[in-house]
Amino acid sequence: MLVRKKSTTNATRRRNPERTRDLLLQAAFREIYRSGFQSTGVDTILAATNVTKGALYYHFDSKEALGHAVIEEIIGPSLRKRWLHPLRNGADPIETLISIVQTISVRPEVVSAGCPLNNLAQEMSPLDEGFRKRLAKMFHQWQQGTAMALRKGQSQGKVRRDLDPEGSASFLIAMYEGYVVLAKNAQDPKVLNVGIRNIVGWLRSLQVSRNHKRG
Amino acid sequence: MLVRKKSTTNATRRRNPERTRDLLLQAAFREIYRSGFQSTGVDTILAATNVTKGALYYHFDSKEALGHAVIEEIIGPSLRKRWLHPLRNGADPIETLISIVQTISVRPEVVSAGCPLNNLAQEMSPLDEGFRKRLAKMFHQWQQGTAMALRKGQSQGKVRRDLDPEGSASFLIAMYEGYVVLAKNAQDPKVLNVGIRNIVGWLRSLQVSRNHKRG
Amino acid sequence: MLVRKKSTTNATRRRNPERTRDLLLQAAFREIYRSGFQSTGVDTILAATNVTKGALYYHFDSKEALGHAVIEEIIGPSLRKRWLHPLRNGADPIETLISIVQTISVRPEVVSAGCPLNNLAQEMSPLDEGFRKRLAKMFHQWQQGTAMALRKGQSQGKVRRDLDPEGSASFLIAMYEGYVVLAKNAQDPKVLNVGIRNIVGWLRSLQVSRNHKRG
Amino acid sequence: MLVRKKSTTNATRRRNPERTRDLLLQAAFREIYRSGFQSTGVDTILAATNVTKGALYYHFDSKEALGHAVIEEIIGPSLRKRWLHPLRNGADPIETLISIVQTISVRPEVVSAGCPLNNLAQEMSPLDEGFRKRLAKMFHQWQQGTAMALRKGQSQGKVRRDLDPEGSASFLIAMYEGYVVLAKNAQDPKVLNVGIRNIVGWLRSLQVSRNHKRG
DNA sequence: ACGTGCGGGACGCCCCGTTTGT
DNA sequence: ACAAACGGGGCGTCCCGCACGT
Repeated sequence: MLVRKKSTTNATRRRNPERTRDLLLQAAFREIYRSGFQSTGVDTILAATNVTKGALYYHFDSKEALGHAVIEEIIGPSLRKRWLHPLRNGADPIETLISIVQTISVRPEVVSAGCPLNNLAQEMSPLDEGFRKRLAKMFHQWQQGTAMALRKGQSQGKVRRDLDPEGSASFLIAMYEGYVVLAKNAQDPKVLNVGIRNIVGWLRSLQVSRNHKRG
Repeated sequence: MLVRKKSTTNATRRRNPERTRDLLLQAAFREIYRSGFQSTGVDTILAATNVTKGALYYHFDSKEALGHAVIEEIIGPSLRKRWLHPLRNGADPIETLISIVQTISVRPEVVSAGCPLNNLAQEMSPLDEGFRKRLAKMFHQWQQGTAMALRKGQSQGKVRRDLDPEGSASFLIAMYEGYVVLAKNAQDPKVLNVGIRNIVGWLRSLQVSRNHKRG
Repeated sequence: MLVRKKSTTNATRRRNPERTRDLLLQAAFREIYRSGFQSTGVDTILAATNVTKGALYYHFDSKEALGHAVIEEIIGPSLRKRWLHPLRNGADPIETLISIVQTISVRPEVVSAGCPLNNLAQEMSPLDEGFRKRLAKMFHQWQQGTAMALRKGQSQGKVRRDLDPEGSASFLIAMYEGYVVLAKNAQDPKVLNVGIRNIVGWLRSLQVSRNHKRG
Repeated sequence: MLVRKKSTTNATRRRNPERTRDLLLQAAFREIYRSGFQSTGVDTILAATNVTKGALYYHFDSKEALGHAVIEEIIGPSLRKRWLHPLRNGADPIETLISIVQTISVRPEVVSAGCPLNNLAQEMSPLDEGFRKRLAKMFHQWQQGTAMALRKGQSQGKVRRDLDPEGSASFLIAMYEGYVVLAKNAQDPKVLNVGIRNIVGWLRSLQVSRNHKRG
């Protein structure tokens, strides 16, 4: 009569809804990241998780809903972790951005896969309003988080006062995504490296420093 | 009375292989541009053209081959027409680029649809090497055409000598594609307008002029 | 009240995987027997069973796999039932064989349809190794079962000692299949009747008896 | 006005209807023999002949008609050449039959391909009455030709009088086809060799000779 | 509540034997 | 004699319910 949750007592496995759900999200993200949303079959995800179809459709209403959840529960947190948290906590926004950009992986597989956010946006935005809105929200947070940091940097005297924080944030994101696409299509890490260097150069030009020229 | 122009009695229709082929390419481009390659069914293309399946598969070996042909025969020429020819023939590369960028359509449908080259690259590059290679070739031509024009501009004293033509060309393309994606996902022409303005500003900074500052 | 046999409320229908699978096998066999494997469409089988495509492809990976299963699960058992079991259990192999051969149906439809094993072998052996191997196994079992019975008959003194059991088994099968093909093409039961009579005559000549002549 | 048949004067090639027709028949036979009628596409035949589709459909009303023509113009003559002519002209029918049977090819490819007549009969008889009738006619000629020779042999005192010529002819054909099928499915020339030996043995038993026993 | 097995069909791409205009 | 066009059908895939055990 007592004994609640006997499932989690000894055996990991056997009825663990959260784990199942998470497993699915992880696998879904991985496959979608690799091949795109449309060409990822639910069976592929299932095969990668040892979860059955019924279980998937218990946790998610549809493949589409799974995709939405991937955006919100995988891509969103990842964005926050890699960009927004550092920016919120960092002392100098420009240095933080530089450090973020410089730690972008240039491993061939990553270069070929591109940026999850960008990939999904390109593929699904025109096809599904649910995707588009969620992705737009992500981009918005990204841009706003960056802009806010820049603004803070301005008030701290670390960032040039003559720049438009929001415009610069957008510019940064555009540049970044642009280079990622180029590198993805070229399947060439060098392209991305050049891009990163350019971005970093541009970022330095935003700093208030002894001499801020640009070339 | 004389010179019946190539067997057409009075109107279009009736046995015109080139026309059929072109019809298919146009329609395929339109649908792919709208919905992506994968979500475009051959039947959709057929319905849009009043062409039969047999005719399609007479002209193209497969849906994939049709896609490849779209790249080579629609997207390629379009790129050449909008970018490469003006650049080759224009007097001042920077002015030409500015004029090209400024004539980019910001009509909502176009903004929402994005850039055909970019769309296909994002969707198909990881899935199909045939697509990837063809698209990479396009990007390469685009970049080389731009770089060459810049180089010519340098030798004519119209472009700053301290810039790297190829790097700048890549940068331009990355910036452009980046903004297009942002605008596409936001479904907001304003985003693209801002981007265009930024790009134009940057382009001006490349010119050899009285005072070339940047902000 | 007790022992509700496995969830069926009152009648057939409603979730019965084995039944579905068997239905498909039966129908597939029937259609293949009638028209050959290639000209049997899966939709025909589906229509004959009120089973949907999803169900079929749940139970079988492909049309080909269905064909293989038909050989193993329908033709195989049928061969064992009609030939191998009687031969294994019968007292006198020759008498058993005679009885088997004499109970071959000479109904016009059966004559026109031919021998399932032979039909498939002729049609599919050169086209699909999977078919060929499975069919070869059937022929082998048939021949070995017959040979073994003849050998047993020899040791019991019921079959002439001067015959080669395996050669005779092959001969019997060849003769049988040969006549079946002739009758099938002629669409004439008489042809088969003559064949049966010849086979029976030959079989009697194998017996150890008072006077064993042949005509 | 004079100069008929200018086509065959100097250039072999270029407009030669009979040659085209024959080319098609040969290729059709070859492909059908290899893969069966249904799985042979017209394009395969075309590719093997450098003939266009239009030409094929000029010479034959349909694929079916082509198949019929193959029976009548390739398989028929071949049968006559290999069996009927020798039997009609030979001095001793049994010896002739033995010689025919012993010159059957046991090359692996031939064994695997089987007997053209039998193949087509098995595949097409239940599907197409036009095929069936033509093939039945072939079998009939074969059987009648053999029977007639046996009868002649009887009147010449070279063949046992107590046998039924027509029944024996059928038996020979059945045996032959039976072994061919067995060998085809087994893909084993040995099977056919054994069969040939058995057939020859049986044929010898039909001769009027010193001692005519059978085993 | 959580998970499973079986089944449901609509669609997807493509091939195939044919005909038609030239 | 041929290139071009015709469509119907072929097989297989895909995302998803539904009835049931635990």
